[in-house]
Amino acid sequence: MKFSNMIIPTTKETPNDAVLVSHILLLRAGFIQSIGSGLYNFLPLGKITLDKVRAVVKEELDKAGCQEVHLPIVTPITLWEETGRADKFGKELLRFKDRHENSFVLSPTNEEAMVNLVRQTVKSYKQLPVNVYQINWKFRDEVRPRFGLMRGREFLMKDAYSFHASTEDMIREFDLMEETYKKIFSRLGLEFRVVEADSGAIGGSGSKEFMILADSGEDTIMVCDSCDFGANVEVISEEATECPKCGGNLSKTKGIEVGHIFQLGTVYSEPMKAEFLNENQKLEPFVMGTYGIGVSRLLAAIIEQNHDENGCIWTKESTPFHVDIIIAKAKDERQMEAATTLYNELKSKGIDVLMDDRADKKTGFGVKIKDFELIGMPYALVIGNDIEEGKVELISRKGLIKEELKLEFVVETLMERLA
RNA sequence: CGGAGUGUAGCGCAGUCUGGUAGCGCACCUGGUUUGGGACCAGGGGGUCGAAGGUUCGAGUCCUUUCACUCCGACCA
Repeated sequence: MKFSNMIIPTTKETPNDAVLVSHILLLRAGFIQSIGSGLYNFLPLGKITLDKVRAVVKEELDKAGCQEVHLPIVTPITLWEETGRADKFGKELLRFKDRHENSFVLSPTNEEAMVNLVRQTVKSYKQLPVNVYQINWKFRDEVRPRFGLMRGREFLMKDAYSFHASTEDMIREFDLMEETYKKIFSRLGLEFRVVEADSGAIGGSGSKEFMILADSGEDTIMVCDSCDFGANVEVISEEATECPKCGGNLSKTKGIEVGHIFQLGTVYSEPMKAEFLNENQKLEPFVMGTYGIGVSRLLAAIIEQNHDENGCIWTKESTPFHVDIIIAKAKDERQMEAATTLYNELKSKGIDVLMDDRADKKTGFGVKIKDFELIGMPYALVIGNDIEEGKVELISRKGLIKEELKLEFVVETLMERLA
């Protein structure tokens, strides 16, 4: 895409009410816009990035055999009454009435709705197991929304629900989801820990959280120095110093919760009478698991872990564009022509390119470089005076390393780096 | 929900104490000069000063009420 056609409102100044670095940078680089407490517009860059992250989540889930569906955000409160959560959930659950005075909620999570979907369609053990998910907007009327996308009221979440004929099979799926989540967060280029967690209001017998390691994290976790054990302080004493798994040293650190998986058992299927017929022709409640990933929160988490004093540093699979072609002097026809040729060539190879073709007199070279650094795409190609000698400059965003490249090697060099 | 703070142009702010026809920087528009690290000069557009009520000859400024937003805490699948 061309920079000149996009709405990318970058700013030099730090917005007055943002504290967290990811919040500040996402606002300053023109990814998001605040529209109310805990509510954000996703501008073109933010929307592209969100879709990229979403695509990684979807790909890995589909590979693991999950099926995507889509549920309405508005659900009748009668569903929530079936499990008693209409009362349990409290004020976080936003309730309202339609014109016929019927009560509805804006879904903060969808256990009831998904159990309802499956109980109407799956009747036999022969149809099991199934794992059904959606990537959809959720609403929680948080007491205190804060930190930008980290704790908004409306947020994009992937929620998956698995249904099984036995606990053993549910645990098998739980382990598969743990592996799938590890693949997702690794692909997104994140440093994370899987920790033992409290099941909280979702209920069930066991759960694990996926924590992005970052000082700004809202959760405190204990991690082992010598094995992969980790636990949220909610489930292990903060004073504990010895790893219960290997006896190694435990140390305290901060994490951002981006995923949580639960072994639910029958806590929802029983009250909702979601049952299947087993081999002995007897009705049994489904044994369930549930698995969440905070997709919009991931954007904030990626930036918390990947930024410098100049701006964002997106990882390869999350960046809105792989390359920013900076035309130093956009009024120079030779530069514009060379840039356009490169742009088309790179695009034809499947590389996502932004071309900074802004030619107005206020947008000089400096502005373009600063915007590149602020937005944080992995690479910039500078097309400048050296184009006369067939040379361009390649800048890597991480470390801001500059290299001179001959024009004819640009495409293959980028193909290699982005592979 | 407790504590603290802020609402003045798209963004960041001054002006409020001490009432007298609303200002600065960035952004935006026009013209010119610049052109490899957020340019310069000149001109210009944009505001029911969060809202309602009150005091006053006169309110951004004083009084009352209210709404919104932010920060700390409690809460959080």
